[in-house]
Amino acid sequence: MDAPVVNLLDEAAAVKALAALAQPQRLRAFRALVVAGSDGLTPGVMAEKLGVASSALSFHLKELAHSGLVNSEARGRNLIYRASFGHMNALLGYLTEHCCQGQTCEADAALACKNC
Amino acid sequence: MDAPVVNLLDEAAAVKALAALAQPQRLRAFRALVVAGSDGLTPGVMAEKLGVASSALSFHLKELAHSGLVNSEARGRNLIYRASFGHMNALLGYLTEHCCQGQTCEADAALACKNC
DNA sequence: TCAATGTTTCAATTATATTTGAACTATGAA
DNA sequence: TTCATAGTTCAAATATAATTGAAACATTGA
Repeated sequence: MDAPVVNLLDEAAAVKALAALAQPQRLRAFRALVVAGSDGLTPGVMAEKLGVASSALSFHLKELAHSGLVNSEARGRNLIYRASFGHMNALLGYLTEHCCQGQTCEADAALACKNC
Repeated sequence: MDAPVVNLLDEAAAVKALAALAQPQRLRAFRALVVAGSDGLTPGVMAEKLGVASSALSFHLKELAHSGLVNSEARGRNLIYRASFGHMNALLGYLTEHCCQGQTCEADAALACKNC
């Protein structure tokens, strides 16, 4: 394995990530990137897929990137956006931390996407 | 097992749940309830723990309840709030659904809290 | 170099959330 | 029945977020 799958989050980072996802267009964009996996997607493809104005999409992708949930790479005149699976898993972990006083949940730290 | 651990969410429900969590006081309140597990907590205890005005806490708890992430039960003159683990797990599942085109992630549907 | 393409930025408008303090309701104890 | 307590509701003030369309920027291919 190259990089740690989970990076710990603080409260502000968690709120930022949750706020980034708490918006229909961003949630759709993020889920599309989750499905796309390491291939990622370009804004143009996403704008068409999701039926959003490119300026609005750009705004939303910036928001997602700023929250750490996605990152982008330049490739010729395209950008490729990808979901940041480590960050996503850290968020899921943050929500379930110390679940049930540690008494009933051995599954506590299990994460949703181990292999990305 | 009594009840299904995961109930499927639609986009609107996911956005509502994420928005409910995307606020520092609500996120703290929810995490406190996650830790408390099936014992739950009363608004009075939470208000003290979290240092929030009771009217503000009431507003935030209503928001969380309305999103489905917590529920409450009357007990004498107290209310007991509890995290709704099934709903939480459904949300985690919604975020990771069809991860990486199903190719690299066998862990796809794994959830963070199986026993609550 | 020029024009076309893909993407981002900006400023204005509109829409939503959050906080506060005071008033209200209902329960349980004296 | 009266009182104190636990919690909620309401309305006003403040703060923050989303959408739009036009303009700007950078990269590629002719």
